[in-house]
Order: sequence, then structure tokens, then C-alpha cells
Amino acid sequence: MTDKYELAQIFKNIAVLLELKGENVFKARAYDTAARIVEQMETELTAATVDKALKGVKGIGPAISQKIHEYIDTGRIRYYEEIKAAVPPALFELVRIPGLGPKKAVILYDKLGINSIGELEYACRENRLVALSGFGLKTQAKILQGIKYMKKYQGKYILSDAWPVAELIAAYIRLQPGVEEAAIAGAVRRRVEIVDGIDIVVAVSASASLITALQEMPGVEKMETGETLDLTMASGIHCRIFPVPPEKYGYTLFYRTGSPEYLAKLPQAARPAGIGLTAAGLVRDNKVLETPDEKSVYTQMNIRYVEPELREKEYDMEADNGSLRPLLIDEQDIRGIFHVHTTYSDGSHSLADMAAAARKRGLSYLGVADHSQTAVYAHGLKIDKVYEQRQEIDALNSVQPDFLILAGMESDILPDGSLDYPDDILAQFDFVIASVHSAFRQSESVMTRRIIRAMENPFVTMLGHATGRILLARPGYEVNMKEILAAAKDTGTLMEINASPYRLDLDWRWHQIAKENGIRFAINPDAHAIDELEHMRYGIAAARKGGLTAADVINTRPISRILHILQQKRKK
DNA sequence: GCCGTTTTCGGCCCGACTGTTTTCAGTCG
Repeated sequence: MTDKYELAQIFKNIAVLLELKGENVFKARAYDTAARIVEQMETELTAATVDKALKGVKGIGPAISQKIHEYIDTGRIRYYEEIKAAVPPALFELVRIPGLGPKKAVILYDKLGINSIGELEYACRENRLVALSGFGLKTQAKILQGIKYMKKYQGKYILSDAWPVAELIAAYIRLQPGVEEAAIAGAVRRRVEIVDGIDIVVAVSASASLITALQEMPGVEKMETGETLDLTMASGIHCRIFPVPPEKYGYTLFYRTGSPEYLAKLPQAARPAGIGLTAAGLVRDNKVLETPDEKSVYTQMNIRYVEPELREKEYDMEADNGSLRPLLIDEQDIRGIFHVHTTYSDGSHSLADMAAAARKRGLSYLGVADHSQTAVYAHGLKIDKVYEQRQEIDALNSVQPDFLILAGMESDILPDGSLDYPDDILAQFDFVIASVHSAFRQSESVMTRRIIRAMENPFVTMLGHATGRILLARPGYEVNMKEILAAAKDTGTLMEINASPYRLDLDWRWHQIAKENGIRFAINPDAHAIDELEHMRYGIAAARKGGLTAADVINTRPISRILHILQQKRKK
């Protein structure tokens, strides 16, 4: 299998290996850059397309170009295999621990003979790191914390690593002879932000030919057959396949979708209908009922159908059955988006290209929000650049009357809660997203106060990624969310649902609480490249989990109303 | 490894933060 994502991963690995070998860090960075470029190529990776796509691209020189061709021709890169063999695998494993970089990892390997994360954890507990020069008690504690965090999420994946794969597998299964229906179940169907694998339920009368077909499916590394079929994909992700006869399909899909906590609420609710829930299916008068589809499961239990995204322990059956539940927000409701980056700061595509891509997706407005001046690492915009960008936006808007580019900014919230530009500059933007990007380790009260102060600024339209978490990599900063939401209500500040599958922040578990406060949301892709506009599907999924409707989200408003909505707060 | 030129070699984004030091190195974004 040759694809650009695998190649990009190889280049990223080469970069890490070079750092571990102690080579020139800029050489390592060159491979990191190449990985990003390859990943964002808009064409498939073939000998015919690659030269054209990468010709004259900054960052691809003769050596890396040669390696790309070698990969296309042979599926491997010898240089990678050589340096991989030359670097102990343990080192490669150790640098995955947050807070532990290549330099310290090498010291641990050389001086303490640490050969695995388990050994390192043991060495920390034995207090053996403090004796090393450059290490101390705090470093040791930080590493231990990092290991704890990693272990907690081993074998777990963010939704965007699982959902697209699950869709491909389900589509492949549907093509097989004898298969009547196949659907994604489990946490992926419920759109949980972190999943431990993929579940697929298949309606099939005889599973022999399905098993053969799965063995031949691209990307399968290992397969164990039994009552369920357990696949291990090349990426390491597990996929459990449940083949069942068609008359059991509906119940199995329902049962395997879960969540266990949601299912546990049901026996009591189904009792008035004389229905029992067992592992075998719905039972009435000791007889297992036929449930060819999922709707029939709910009909026979005589309770209302619940969207898969809502089937969590948080689901309140009594409240739901007693009221009219409006339709959850849907992809079709979205008219425009906010929070994309361009080449003005750290984006990969130009303002014009991002706008064209948004328009091509059928959107009618796009809110650009590059980084502000303090975000040096992201090439944040100095004031003269702000004006330059504004001019380009005005020029683009003047030639396309049916599409509107909104001039926004993602302004850093500085450690004291002030913003990154004076008010007279902020006032010139159509909207401002205020986000924390530095000094993450302030105490909860200081951080909360800092964010509230930013929200009190009349020009701050919305609060960006409210906790700063990076799923499976970094917990969010300490913050009192109840106070933040109360302040959002008082100040009329919108809350961002950052749709990056790495963030999904504000967490859906807060959505109803915010909604009850009268707070409205913006679902923002935080896209740094055209293909990241696709992040929207994860943000919408999160909003659905939060029980939000089109009315709760400003992206559903028409172009004619949007500027007014964005500027409501400053007119208060 | 890549780039650009005052071109074949020197610089590469850079500042904050932290924990270790006793003036700095490593990590992160």
C-alpha cells in the first residue's frame, strides 16, 4: 500500500530518528517539513503526478525528491530502514512521552539502560532519575505523569482515526455476496471523541465467504475468527465484526451501539410493553422477537427512537420522553464557517484558495481568523499585515457578490487576560476569536480570571478552544468552566466548538449546560489547510452529542444576517 | 536536508517556560 499519509509518516519518523541520533536539528526539520508537504498534496501519489505536484515546491530538494520516487517505485525507503536499524527502538518509544524529548531520552538510555516505557516508570518510582545531571525531582515527576497519561490512552484512537476507516470497511463488506446490510456500531457510531476500536454489524445468512473476503481486504494485518471476527489493521486499530442472521440485525446493531450505560436504563422503560432485553434479543413471553431493523427495536419496546449520538450515560430518558425533542443539527444546516488560517500566519493555503474551497463546498461565507502578533511561532500578524490582509479580503469580496469573506482574527489571550491588539484595531475586525496559546500552567483561578477578562472585552466575539486540550496528548488547562459559561452569558460571548478532531473543545458534555444559560455556539474547523475544512463533520458530530439544534449554532444563519449576529455584542 | 545568494557555505522561527543550574539546556507551541 503506497499512499501519501504513509509516506508522510515515514518522513516524520526519519525526523525523530535523526534527532535521536543527535544529527543536525535542521536536517530533521527538513524531513518534518517534507512530511507536511506530502500530506497536503492535493493529488494521489503516483510517478505521473508527483513531479508536477512538487515541482519547485519549497522544502523538497534533490535528496527528498529521490526518496519520494524510491517510495513510489518500491514501496520502501532504504535510508529510513538503515537509520531505523541504527537507533534503538526503545528510544523511539521513549520520545512519545510528553515532556520527554530526544536529548533526555538518550541520557536515560545511555546512563540508566532504560529499554522501555515500563522500565522508565519503574526507574522513576525508584527515584533513579534524580541522580542524573540535568534531571531533578520535578523532571522525574513530570515524566511519570506523562507515562501515566500515555498508559491511560494506550489502544485508544481519536474519532478521525477510526471513523473514515470504519466507513471503508463497512462499504467493502456491503459489496460481498450474501451480505444484506452492514453498519458501523459502537463508539464510532455514537461519535465519541476517543474510541478503542471499530465495531461493525453485518446481516448475512452465511459468513464463510465474508471471512475469505475480509482476509483479502487491503490494510488487514491479522484476523481471528470466532463468533465475532476480530481484525487488526496495519495502523494497529482493532475492528470487531459481528455477523448475524438478518432477523437479528436490528437488535444486534442496537445492542452493539451501546453505550452500556445507556442500555442499562432500558429494561425498566421496556417493562410496560412486556418486553425484556437479553443478550439474544428482545424477549416477550419467553420468545425472542424478530428485529430486522433498529427502528423496530424501539417500536416494540414502545419508547421513542434515540439518535445514536445521544445514547450515553448522560442521556435523561424521563426528560426526553416528556418533551418535544427538536431535530439535532445536521451537516446540511451549515451555511458558513469561521476560524480558518491562511498563509498570512501558519496556514498552508492562501486566503483566495481557502475562500474558493469553502465556496466549492457550498458555503456562502467564510470567517478568516489568522494568529495575532504574539504568536510568533505561528507567524502571527503584525498590524501592517492585518491591514494588508483586510485589503485582499475587500478586493476578493468586491468581485463575488454571492460569497462573503469575513475579516476575523484569532487573538491570543495574554497571560493577564488582555488581548493582543489595542481596541481600536480589534474594532476593525468583523469578529474576534480569543484563545489561550501560552502560559498554560496558571492556577485554575488565575486562568479562569484571565479568560473572563478577555470575554469582557466588547470586541471578543467568541472564546476559542475553551480548555486547550489535545486529545490523547495533553489535558486542557485548569479552568472553572461553570464560571466561564456564566461569563459567556453575561457578556454575550459565543462559545467555539473547535471541530479539529484533536480538540473537540468545548467538550460536548458542557453543551446543554451552556445552552440552558442561553449561550450560542460557533462550530469552527480551525483549518490550517483546505482538507481540514473536513473537520466540520467532527464538530457537528460533537454538537449532536451535546444535543444541539440548528438554532443553537450561528453557522446555520444566512449570509444576510451573519454580520449583524457577529457584532451584536459590541452594540450592547 | 534545503535555500539563496553579497552563490557553493552559512543559516535555518524564536520566545516562553521550566527545571536545572550558577548561566544554561531542553521542550514546547
